[in-house]
Amino acid sequence: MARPAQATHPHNDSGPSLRGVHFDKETDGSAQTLLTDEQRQQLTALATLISLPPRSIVYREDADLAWIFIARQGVLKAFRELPSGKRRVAAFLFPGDVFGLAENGRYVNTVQTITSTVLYRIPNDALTELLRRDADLQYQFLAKITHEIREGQRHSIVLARRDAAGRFAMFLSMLEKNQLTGTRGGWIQLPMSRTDLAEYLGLSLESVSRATSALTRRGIVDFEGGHAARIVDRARFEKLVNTL
Amino acid sequence: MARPAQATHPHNDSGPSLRGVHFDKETDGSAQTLLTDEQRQQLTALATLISLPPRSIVYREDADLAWIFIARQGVLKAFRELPSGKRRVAAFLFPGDVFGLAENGRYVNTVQTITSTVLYRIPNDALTELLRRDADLQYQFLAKITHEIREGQRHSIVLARRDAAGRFAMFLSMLEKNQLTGTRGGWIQLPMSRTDLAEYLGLSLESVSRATSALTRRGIVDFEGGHAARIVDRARFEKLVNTL
DNA sequence: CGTCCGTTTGAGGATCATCAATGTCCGTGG
DNA sequence: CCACGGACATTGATGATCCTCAAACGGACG
Repeated sequence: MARPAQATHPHNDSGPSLRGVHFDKETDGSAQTLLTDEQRQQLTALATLISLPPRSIVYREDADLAWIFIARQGVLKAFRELPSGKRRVAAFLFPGDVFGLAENGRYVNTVQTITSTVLYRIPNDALTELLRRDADLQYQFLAKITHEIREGQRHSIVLARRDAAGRFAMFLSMLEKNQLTGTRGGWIQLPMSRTDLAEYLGLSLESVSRATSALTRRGIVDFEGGHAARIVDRARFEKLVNTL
Repeated sequence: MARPAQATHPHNDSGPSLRGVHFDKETDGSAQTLLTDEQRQQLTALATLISLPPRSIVYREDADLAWIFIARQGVLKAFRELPSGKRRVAAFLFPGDVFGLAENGRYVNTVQTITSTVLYRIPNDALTELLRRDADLQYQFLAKITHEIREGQRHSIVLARRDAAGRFAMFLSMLEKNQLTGTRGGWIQLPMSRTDLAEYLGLSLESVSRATSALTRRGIVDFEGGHAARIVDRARFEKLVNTL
């Protein structure tokens, strides 16, 4: 449903939520260069580099929108606190992701670091002004936003599954495809805790644990230290992912 | 989406998916005017008006991206076909919504009309070019896209619930807030079938039916003809929605 | 070596999916 | 005008899956 309930100002309902813009050449190893040097320069001129230890809150739900952030190093999570006190993780954020989604001038999610993190902090109004002047730059953000929508839709498909092992396998599959955490020798890094995983997958902590056990027992996936996974039986893994 | 099929360009991974831009003054009764007359004129100059009967396919998943659409009248659904043959409805589309989300130059969802529909069809490449020239116009699209992300996140929260009645109640709540279908005397219109609802809520058709029965039996919601709902006990309704 | 936090494992209860049958609405044709 | 047929919706019974509560386990760190 895309009907905003905005009252007076046309676009006061949200600052753009931005994610995935690679504006720093060092951000990843790929050769893609989405922005011109001038655009990159304009962005970095606005940005402040911030370093944060694990478990730091970047901003809280309902806080006034002030900055847009771009992850440079580390992994973060964006989540919402539900009335019952439970949490739902909307997304994990990786280097290159842009975040700071707001509604009516307030952030909609709380964002917290999982690992040590380095990120760019850009004042929202300055960024908005820049985007209004530079349509090409804005188009990069627009493209990244659409990517985020696709990720959200995949998340929805995961959540609609009933079996815990299948959800977990789909999550692993997404991580692997994005290669966001880096796959060292076939090992997929899982920086987040079982609790984070449970809150992202819409499962209880115990169910996630049982799912890993089941995947291991069935010889489909290997886990190491709880923070790394390797797909052992590719055929059955793919079958599980696609068996919905 | 809006990624023209330009091969050489850096951001070929996706064109933006656009939805929710109100570029037609007649689209709804609200006084909001997001675009200037000139922008409106530029858009309408590119658009073709299309009328479709119920159950028409607007475009299919994996088809080559060619047009972006904006709903003017009627209700549609965007869904994906899963390997098992099951369907997952990603979103319902209402007047003012923009759709045509693509990835790698192919639509990611199938879009089908539910009611009789009138929509604008805009060639993707022409729209992209226009957006690249007009940063203000593009910003409206960007804002609408962020709105779509928030909707997707709400959808995820709904899907993470375990109880069918709660999911259904949250859906009703969203419909009511958006007032998309028009609430005539407190009645919320439900143009979609129970099957559509089930595929959106991640439930079986039977569970949706049982959920409506339960809500009626408990005196919380009234249903009429299966395509209209009215909240009888507001307090308990809100409690149900917020009890997660 | 003991504590703390996160994880794993177990048993019982709750909820939904599935399979199957019945019921309802509505358009069609006799 | 009424009877039939098909699509859609409801209701019932059974089995599968997960959540909750509870307890045991493990590694990190002082």
